[in-house]
Amino acid sequence: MEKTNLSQLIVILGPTAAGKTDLSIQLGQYLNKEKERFPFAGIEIISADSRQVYKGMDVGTGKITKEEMKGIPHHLIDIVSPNKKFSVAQYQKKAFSAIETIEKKNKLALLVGGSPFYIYSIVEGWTFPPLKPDWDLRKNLEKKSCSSLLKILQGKDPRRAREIEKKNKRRIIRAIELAQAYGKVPIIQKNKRYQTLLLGIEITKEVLHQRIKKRLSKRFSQGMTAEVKKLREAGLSWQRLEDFGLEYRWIARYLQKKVNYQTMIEGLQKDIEHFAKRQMTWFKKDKRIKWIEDFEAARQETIKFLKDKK
RNA sequence: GCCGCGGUAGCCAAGGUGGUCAAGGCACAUGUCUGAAAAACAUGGGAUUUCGGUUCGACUCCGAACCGCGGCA
Repeated sequence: MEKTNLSQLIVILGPTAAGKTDLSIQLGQYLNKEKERFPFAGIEIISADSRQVYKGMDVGTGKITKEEMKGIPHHLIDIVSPNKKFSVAQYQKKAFSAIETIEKKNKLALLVGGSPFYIYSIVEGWTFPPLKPDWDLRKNLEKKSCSSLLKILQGKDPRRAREIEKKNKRRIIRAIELAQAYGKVPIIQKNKRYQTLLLGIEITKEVLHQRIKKRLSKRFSQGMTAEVKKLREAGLSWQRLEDFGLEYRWIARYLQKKVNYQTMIEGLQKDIEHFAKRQMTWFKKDKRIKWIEDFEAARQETIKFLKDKK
């Protein structure tokens, strides 16, 4: 067993459309009801979703509604305007402090979401170098070719230049940004803060694709297109919507008449499927994850985890 | 029925004038990830409709069959 002086954190993860929200509420309600059996006063949920942090992005992100929360407090939803840039480091900071607040209430935090980068920033406790993105610098560097950018990086940090993806301009630019400030790209430190139980929702690809399809048509009927129009009217650029990806990307293309309805639907379905695959690429290699098929399995793993602590 | 055009991987598609391993895109599979992550990237497997002929050698030329498209009847 790992050291248990760390406080406990339960994480519910899995690909998009796997049913994380539903499960988290079920588990949360159960733990709330049975809290006498456990050393905490109740449950609060922290969202680990890189898009649900934005206000006004509701239908397209499948954001949980007030009623669906069933009285369980949720954190890190609707915390920033979609006009504003946001990043993992900001997320991490807010999440840490939210968890701290929850602990002070003697409650247990449930981290729920499908953004692996965000999840692992919490679980692993990465310490990001305290250098904010320099968007002017990035914009300038953007004009250069990958190979010339790589040369710049080489001059500062040959090791990083060797290891970085040679055609991934975005990554190379960030590396230069860091190398300019620190001489080299700082090696990231890990500082684990929690003893975690990672619960992954097990689901076959076929079922998942069906669920994505169903959910997609539901979202359209819930006014997802209108939501994107509204964001646009609120001043978001097409580029910004494009960068949000998936629903926001494809609906923006559709509204600009760059693609027809049919193309949008098909492209969107495919992109979501690909997204789910990329999520799973992170999760598959994490052997700590307990893969569970239903609530009952989740419940048992949870009990075992909480009991081990005692 | 006749004439024309076309038939290259699951789909779209390049391949003047015949000669080592037949572009590329999508899909599929696998992966990368350290302040944009629903983002941004990487790697991989798979094809010349069929049958004859010409030729040292045919995806490429000729003929036929089959299939598709257009036109004429």
